[in-house]
Amino acid sequence: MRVSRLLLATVKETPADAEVVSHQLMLRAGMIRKLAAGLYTWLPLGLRVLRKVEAIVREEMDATGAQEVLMPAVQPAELWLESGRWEQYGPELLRFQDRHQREFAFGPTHEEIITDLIRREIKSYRQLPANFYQIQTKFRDEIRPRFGVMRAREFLMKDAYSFHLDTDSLQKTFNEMRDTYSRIFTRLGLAFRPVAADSGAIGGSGSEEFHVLADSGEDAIAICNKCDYAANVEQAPALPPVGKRGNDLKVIKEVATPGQHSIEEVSHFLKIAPETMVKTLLVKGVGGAIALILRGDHELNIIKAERLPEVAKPLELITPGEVEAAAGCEPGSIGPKGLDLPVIADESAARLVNFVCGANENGKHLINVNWQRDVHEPQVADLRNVVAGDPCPHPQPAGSECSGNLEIKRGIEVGHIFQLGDKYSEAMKATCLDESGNSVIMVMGCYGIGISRIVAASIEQNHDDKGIVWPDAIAPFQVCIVPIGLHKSANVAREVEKLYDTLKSSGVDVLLDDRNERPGVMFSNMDLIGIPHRLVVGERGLKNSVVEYKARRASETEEWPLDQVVDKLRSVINT
RNA sequence: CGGGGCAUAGCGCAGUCUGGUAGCGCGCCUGCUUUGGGAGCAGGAUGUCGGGAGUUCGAAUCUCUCUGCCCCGACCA
Repeated sequence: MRVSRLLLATVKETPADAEVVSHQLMLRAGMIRKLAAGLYTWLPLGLRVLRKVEAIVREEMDATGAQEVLMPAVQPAELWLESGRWEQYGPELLRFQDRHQREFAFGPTHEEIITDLIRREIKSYRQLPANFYQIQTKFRDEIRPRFGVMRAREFLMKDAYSFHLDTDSLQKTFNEMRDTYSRIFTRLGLAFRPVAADSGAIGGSGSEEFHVLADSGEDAIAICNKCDYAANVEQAPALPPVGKRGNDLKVIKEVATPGQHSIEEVSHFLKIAPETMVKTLLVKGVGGAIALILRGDHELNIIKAERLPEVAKPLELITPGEVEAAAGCEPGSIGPKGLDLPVIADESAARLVNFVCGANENGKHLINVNWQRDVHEPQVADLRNVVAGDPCPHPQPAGSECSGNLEIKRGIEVGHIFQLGDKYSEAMKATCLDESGNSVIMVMGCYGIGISRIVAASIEQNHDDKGIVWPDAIAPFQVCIVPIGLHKSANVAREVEKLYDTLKSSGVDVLLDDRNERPGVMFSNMDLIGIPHRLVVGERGLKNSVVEYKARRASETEEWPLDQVVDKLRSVINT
């Protein structure tokens, strides 16, 4: 490709409304343009990258024996009513009517469609297991699209769905997909981590996310500093601090805390660390309000709380009026002492001695409160999100204890694999006959990769102050030729054209900057769009029959004999 | 959904408070010079001032309204 024939829409200034570096660079490099909130046009340069990511994913999926299909983006409501998700899915599902007032949705995912297909087409266990995938545009009407294509409403996704006679077979395919995903992300040149996860709205049991580690990531991940444990922060079990509860009990005191409500306010007002305070949250229980108690510096984990049989689902705080009736004070002054409600405490809160809590009287808190002496020993449960420094929950094979601590890092979710079980096949009656001729409900797995998000995630990991630094595997062009004096020197023009043709016919993805621009413009443009290998051809080098080579990542240039360029490039390009 | 902000040339912005003939930078076009890290000089083109309604002799500017976009928040205990 010649730059003169390419829409090279680079921008000098950093766009004002792009917050993360990948979004800024994708706009500056002319890869994407915004059409509306969460909707982006892919320009030629960006699309080349997207297609390369897609090709790698397709190759690896094909290699595992998965079959590619293409399902409609527009889906009839009937199937979603059948699975129960028409009501469940909420406003993220974009719904509309056709001219006959029939309800449709733009697919955010395709479980219903594939299940409908397979229940019609697969009749026998002999056809199982089977894995189908597609690479297709999805739409999710996100509350707040942001960060460019990282969290767009319309995006490109690879989604795969596997069907099995039993869970053993599902487990086998699930493991294969985990390996396939690791191969894909490795080939894409990403630093990634498989992470134990919650299955969320898609449903099912076992689920693992693949995260690209980056400070701009929207998800918090707990990672052990010793073993390979990694889990979504919401999913990781929170272990109490090691050691026994102290027994040096001090005299309980009441202190005035006028107008101080939040932990932060009270902590600041009393000059007491939040770690020695407890917060008491009154939530709706199955038989009236119940109190959940957390250490002041910890956060309630809604998913964990909803797992408790005593808690009403979905988790809801009771209103300030109900708090007044139950505790006799405003929400900011509740405490467990004298509270006539069932109390469930997080393990860390249950281990505190001489703690601070609300006095159940407006503007008053209690100091040196102790379990057992002042308050009944509470029921104990894991209620909180893990924080940095928590002990690793070491889900290791028995006998191999992990003594590590958790770190909290940010990640971008680029892949997610689920064991769906029979959630959809049961609801939609997807059955087949087993060896004995019995009709059995098929077991399903599903496996997603955010193709367009990967492009942004890769930039988050591969950039410098000059622009993008593409890994060879997904660069829009592998090599660029920057001529010096192309429009002045017949000699340069001749050699450049020869080199360009040779590289093209050798199958190298090459971009020739044939514009009549100053060298500085060409250098900075090529750096910005991240071409990993650069050849500079000018009179100076041609005198000695050499061209200059520079890797985008390198700080130094090399001189290559003109007649060895193709071979040397082959040895340097890594795909 | 709650709060805050923005909308003026292709892009980034000033002008709005205090109403009086539409500005700057970048980009774009032409010419000359320049040519190893986003050039210099000279000349030039480009605006329903987001839409609608109103006040006024006169509205980018004041009032009402609609639309679009951006940011923050959504565990106060």
